[in-house]
Amino acid sequence: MDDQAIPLDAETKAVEMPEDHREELRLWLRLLTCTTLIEGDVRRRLRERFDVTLPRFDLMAQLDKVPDGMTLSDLSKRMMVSNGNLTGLVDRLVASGHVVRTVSPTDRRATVISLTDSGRAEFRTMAAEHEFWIADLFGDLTARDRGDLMRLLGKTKLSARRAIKGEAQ
Amino acid sequence: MDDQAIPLDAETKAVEMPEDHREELRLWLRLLTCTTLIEGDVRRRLRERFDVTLPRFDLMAQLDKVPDGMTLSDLSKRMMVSNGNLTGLVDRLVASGHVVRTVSPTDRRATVISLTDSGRAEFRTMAAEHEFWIADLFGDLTARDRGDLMRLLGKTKLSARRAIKGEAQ
DNA sequence: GGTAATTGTTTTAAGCTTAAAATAAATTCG
DNA sequence: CGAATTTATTTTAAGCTTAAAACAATTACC
Repeated sequence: MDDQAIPLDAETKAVEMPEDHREELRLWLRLLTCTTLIEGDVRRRLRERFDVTLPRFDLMAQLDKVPDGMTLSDLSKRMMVSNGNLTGLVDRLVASGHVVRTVSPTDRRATVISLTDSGRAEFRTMAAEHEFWIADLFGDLTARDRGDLMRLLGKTKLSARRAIKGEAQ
Repeated sequence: MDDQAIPLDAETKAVEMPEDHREELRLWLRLLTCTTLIEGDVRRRLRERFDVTLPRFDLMAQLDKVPDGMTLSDLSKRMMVSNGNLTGLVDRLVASGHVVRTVSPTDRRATVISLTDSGRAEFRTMAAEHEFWIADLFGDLTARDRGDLMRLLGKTKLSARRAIKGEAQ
């Protein structure tokens, strides 16, 4: 009778203390706070210093990685934003002379977006300064902190991707 | 002559390898990726499951923490968004019956925003499920990972705040 | 070769977001 | 007390963002 106390307790615990996930919630909120803080600062500096928005900077950053542009769909995947969103963003960057649209020679549906020479030059000027802002924002972390954080965020990224894929409805 | 090799090398290194901050940049991009992934998933689930947007959920989350509502300015500070943004957000939540506006009894400029009873009940239903989504998204991290990440993000938050304050123009 | 399904992009409608200007009430301080 | 400043909110104009629908070109495959 009483020797069943242990398994019963374990059972009771499982029922009365179904795991609570407040810790994960706090972790998520802190992650979001860090991103919001840094992003807000970068956004403000880009505007004040170069009169450019963060989405435009991000788009140019993707294009600067490749020599000859990429399609809207590629941009969309890499930037993790919708296609429709990019249409307008590219419109504005074409209007300001930073990028150009070219019909893909191999697929007449597809548009290749590329930086103009001046667009690339302007981006690189901004990017060089941007790098210092980021270095300053993370400036109080040691090299070890940065390594650890990088690794843990890598693990978080994989975990999130796994969870998202798993939802297949 | 040759015994000056060491200081000269150190000097040379400092000149030819002015610190590059690509590591911090990668760290920032990874942080942003994690946030974007998780936020996108939460946004989609809130819409599909409860037909609510993330900003509305966030606003209600702030209000649920207090018994009697808070002013628009308080909400603005806590949510790290502009006042003007909240005006419209509150308008829509008033229209849907989730919150109410009351003129502050002590300051006729200020509006106190509070959850209605049904708004609070509805929020708590959503929040309970939301907690599981977050737990799942972070599910592959060990308790130790979560603790480490929490600490490192805490340090990051302080570092960013220090950098932002320091910019006082 | 011709329909069907897929892929690439744009459009649409709605909502979110910001900075800056405007409005209005409270506070400061001469 | 009363003008000047500060604080709380709203309005405005512009841009960002998404999901869903529409459109157009390509690919699959019978």
